[in-house]
Amino acid sequence: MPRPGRGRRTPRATGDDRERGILRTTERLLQERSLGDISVDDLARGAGISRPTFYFYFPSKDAVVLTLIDRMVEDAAIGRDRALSRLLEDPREGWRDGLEAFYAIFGSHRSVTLAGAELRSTNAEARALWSQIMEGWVNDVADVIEAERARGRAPRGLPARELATALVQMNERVQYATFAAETPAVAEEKVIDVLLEIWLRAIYGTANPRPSAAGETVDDR
Amino acid sequence: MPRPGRGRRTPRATGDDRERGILRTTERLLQERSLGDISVDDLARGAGISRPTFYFYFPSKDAVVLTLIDRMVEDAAIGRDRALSRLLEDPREGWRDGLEAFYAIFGSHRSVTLAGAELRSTNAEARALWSQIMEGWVNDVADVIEAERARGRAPRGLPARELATALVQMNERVQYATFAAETPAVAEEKVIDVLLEIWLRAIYGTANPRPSAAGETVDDR
DNA sequence: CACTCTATCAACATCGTGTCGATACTGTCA
DNA sequence: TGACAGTATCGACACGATGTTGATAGAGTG
Repeated sequence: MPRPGRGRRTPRATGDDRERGILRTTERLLQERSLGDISVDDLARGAGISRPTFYFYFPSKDAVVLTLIDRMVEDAAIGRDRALSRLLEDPREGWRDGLEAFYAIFGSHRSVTLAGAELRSTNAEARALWSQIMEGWVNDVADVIEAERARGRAPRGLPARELATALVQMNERVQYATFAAETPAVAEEKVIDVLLEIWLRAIYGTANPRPSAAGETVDDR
Repeated sequence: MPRPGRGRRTPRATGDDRERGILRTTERLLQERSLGDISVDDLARGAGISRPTFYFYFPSKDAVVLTLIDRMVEDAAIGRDRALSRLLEDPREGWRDGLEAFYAIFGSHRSVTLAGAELRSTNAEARALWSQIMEGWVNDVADVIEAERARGRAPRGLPARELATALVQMNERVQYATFAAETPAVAEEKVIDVLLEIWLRAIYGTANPRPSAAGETVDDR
């Protein structure tokens, strides 16, 4: 008994192609216009089927986007472990790797990212999914901050979890603005540098945390 | 010839009451449910008129919310000057005042704030309005950062404007999460403390910038 | 009292969503 | 092979929301 997930009503069939066709069409159309300006009919026609047939594959337009987000998030979580190990030798470069991974996730399919943000304001399931993703990141970051404090590299200060929450949310918002080319927004080429600087100062109290346990005198500028 | 603004088609009339009634009803309903779950009919009935009559006063549901946001933003900009003057004697308390003013704007009519965020994803005019508001804040903050650097109290570092952009966007996002009671989110009572700490570290390199030009030895914790 | 605004609404046209029922098409296995 | 069970497909419908039109009632003014 297949759980009533986001995909087709009952699994298995040649219509896998159709399902993929709908997903492809959706991502393509999202590069041209916003989710609200795309109708189910657009998606159906784009995939070469009629509107009622669309509903055979997905229960709604929103469900298609949710599926797209699921896939995107699965593709992620790869750069993370690399970043974590690197952090031990060099905090600055380790965090940079982490932020770049974060950036890559959002940036690789930015039309989907933007549609997801749009969905969050109208769709409870989208909110729940996003919430879960953020929760995971915040936990990871908070753990690392506490480890750095235990190791004596980062000073005590704000509760790690709250600091992590604010920093992760900052990244979300700042990167969103950059992707959507809002004004004001930080330029695409600089966004990682700007965020990294703020993270390091917030976590270590300096933009240049010492790489290993002993350390050369590090200073600001 | 009245420009085709957000309000009634032609100004002046006893129907000012009606206009206010619609605005009141909108804000009230927004406290119960999201903008997307409110129809023009709901607003009309709430104000004791029929749906077509609603269109005599506002061109759309969105226009009502835009008007609400306009009013909210006008009410703001008051705490700002007080914060700016205080900054001279005591940076920490000055910035705290500023953040609290920011917080008060969003918080005083939080249902309108949340509706505004929802609107931004579907309505170009809402995006433009918000963009303008953010631009103003970012400029103010960037100016203060540069003044603090010129005064020698804050170290050089990231370009002031980019730093300001990231910090203001962080505040927007973190406070939004708190108001909407997302998970994860920073608790309501702590949100100012958390944000302030990050701002100070990002701008001054320390959570305790010295109050006047000379200074007692300040340290981290 | 005629004329002009303001204000009001019933009825309409339109568009998007989601559902229902009928109908092909595609295997299988008796 | 021919009946049976999915699978895939779509025309036609029922809704619900938006925004417009045209007719009309009232209020103020010369």
